[in-house]
Amino acid sequence: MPKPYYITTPIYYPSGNPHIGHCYTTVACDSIARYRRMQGYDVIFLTGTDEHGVKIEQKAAERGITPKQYVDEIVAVFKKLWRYMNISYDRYIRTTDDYHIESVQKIFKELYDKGYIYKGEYAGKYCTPCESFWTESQLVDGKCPECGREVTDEKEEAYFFKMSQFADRIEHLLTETDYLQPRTRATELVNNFIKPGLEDLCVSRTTFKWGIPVTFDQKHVVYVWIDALSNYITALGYQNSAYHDFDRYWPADVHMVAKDIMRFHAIIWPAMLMALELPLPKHLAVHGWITFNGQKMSKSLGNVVDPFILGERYSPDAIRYHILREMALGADSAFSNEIMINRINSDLANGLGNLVSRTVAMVEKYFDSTLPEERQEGEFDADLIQTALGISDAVDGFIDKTQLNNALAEIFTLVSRANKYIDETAPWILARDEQNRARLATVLYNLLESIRIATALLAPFMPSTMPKVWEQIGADAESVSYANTKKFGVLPVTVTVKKGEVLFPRIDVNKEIDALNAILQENMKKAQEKPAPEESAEETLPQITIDDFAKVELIAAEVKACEPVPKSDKLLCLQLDDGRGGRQVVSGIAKWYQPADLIGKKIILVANLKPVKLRGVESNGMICAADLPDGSAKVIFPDQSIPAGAKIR
RNA sequence: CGCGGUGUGGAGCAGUUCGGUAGCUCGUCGGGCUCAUAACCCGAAGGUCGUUGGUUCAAAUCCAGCCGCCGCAACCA
Repeated sequence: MPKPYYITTPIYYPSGNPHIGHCYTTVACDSIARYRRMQGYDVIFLTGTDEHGVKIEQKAAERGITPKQYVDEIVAVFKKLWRYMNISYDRYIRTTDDYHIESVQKIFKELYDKGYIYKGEYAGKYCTPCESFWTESQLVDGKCPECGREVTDEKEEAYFFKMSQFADRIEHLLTETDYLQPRTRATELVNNFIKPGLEDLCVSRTTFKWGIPVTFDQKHVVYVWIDALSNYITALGYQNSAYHDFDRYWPADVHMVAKDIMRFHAIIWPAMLMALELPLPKHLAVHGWITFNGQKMSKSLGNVVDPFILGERYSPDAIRYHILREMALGADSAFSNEIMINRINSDLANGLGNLVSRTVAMVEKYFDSTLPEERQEGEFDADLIQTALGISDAVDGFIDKTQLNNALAEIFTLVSRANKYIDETAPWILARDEQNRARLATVLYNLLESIRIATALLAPFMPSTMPKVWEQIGADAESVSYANTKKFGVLPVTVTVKKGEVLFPRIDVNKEIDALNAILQENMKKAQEKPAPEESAEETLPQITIDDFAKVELIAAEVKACEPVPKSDKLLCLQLDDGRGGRQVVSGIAKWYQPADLIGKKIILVANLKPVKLRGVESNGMICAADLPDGSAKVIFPDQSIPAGAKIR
């Protein structure tokens, strides 16, 4: 009976089309899943989409379609990309699937019945503008920790999940076990979240409808945590009858996630499982982001790399190879067109592709495509064979540690060794003398064997190209099995080769970079011109009347003094002349403005905002600034001749 | 003094646990070869290992301080 193996990607939020970041996680999981299958494991590889929530609800409303119609469209794009990238998922879960909904409702009820979920109606600390409930200990000076405004006592209610009692076990999980890969982030999590005290978690909402209803309290909808995280078990049939794989495949071997959702998988998900009294997953593999030319990729910047475009230009396998080879677990990975093209050229075209090409060409040229039976061993053979036989175990080790980049590097040491072997043995010289026939056949056979082993191990990473190699070197399916990667001399003695197409065409660096830059410019221009209709529409607010507007008091004011707020890196404290005695305002623009940039300048002030305290400093109003797509802000400076105190409307 | 990470030849990284000749990939330069996708192989140049001080026969590695960068948390009225 093969051993079970269960690996998952996160379920992605389909509020927009997939990009290369989604691609990395999924390709990495796919490669591991394929590798495990090759090793003989009985694998379930799960991916999917997290389709509920207010953002989806809004986007659908803007388009005048139902949320379900909206997500159906995007999910189709995800699936199309996965097909294109050769993703071999066994199951695709959508949180809108009936069986998932059923399970989530049961899980919610179970946690409630067990007393882990309770209705948060006690002191009723609810902040209406933030749509958030807070526990007593979360409040700052008795006010909303998020916005500093008064919290109200009743009105809204929500369900909470008691996480605090699992704090010790979670800390142990993070610091004493190898659950978290890499472990370097454990301290950070413990210091930031566990030591200060694990807060109870709000797990229901009444402010939107697009979600899974709480069965015993219909005005509530299950909030993202229980809805989304539980997919990993509902997809196996936990609390539903759509599947019956839970007992066999749980706990999962690997959950792979990007660092931005590490916290949920490192703390909340284990806590939920503990409450449900279920075993914990074996590993949480956390990878970084793919940055583009030094910036984080962002749709509004228009610098998102479209996997379809790249795949079309260089083949999906080349893209797979590049992102897998470049990304080290835990660290961010810089992506640039130049790095990608150089990588593809040096490793795939010059290294592997050329090795296959020259080897096959020689067999064809010197032996009319079929090797003779005679053999003669010689110098250098032992070293090559030893290298070839050592690769498989080394790769296994790296796969176990989820270090795919190192696994690939390992395999390519064999490619290099084989290229060197050609120079050492100089087959073209052997070919000049009929007496060296046996020796020449041995050399070429050893090369074909090295290629066989390397490509068999590479197949999980580049599943569509490696079979093309096998066709060229005359390898059948059995000869490239996992077991045979640990043996030398598997191909038939009189193997026949067949020259094929160029596996990885060499890329003209300058030409391609120009072409890609042109595409990029185009995208960025588009992103700026019509600030992504979808993106910006999302921010659009309903129309208001002039009376509504009249409630806002805008006046001109002059900055008299300005200094950073201590212990904050975003806040500036401004002393303003508002034409009525002056006031103090705190503004979150320190990242983009020095105090000297503002002193003496006129600004526009929202004068009748309720005072709040920010990092302990009182703020009486807000200065107007524009939010830019890249996340920065620009203060609005009116005509400097406007006197302080002048009303603006 | 909120927490964590990081700083090594032009670029990207390993080495730091358990001190002892500074290593890999790409790039550059020189040479070789011609089977091959102008690919391959060999060699060379290039580093005060962020900085200051300490421990030691000996420090990239251990200790202390300082500086820079990144991230988390807080925070953007």
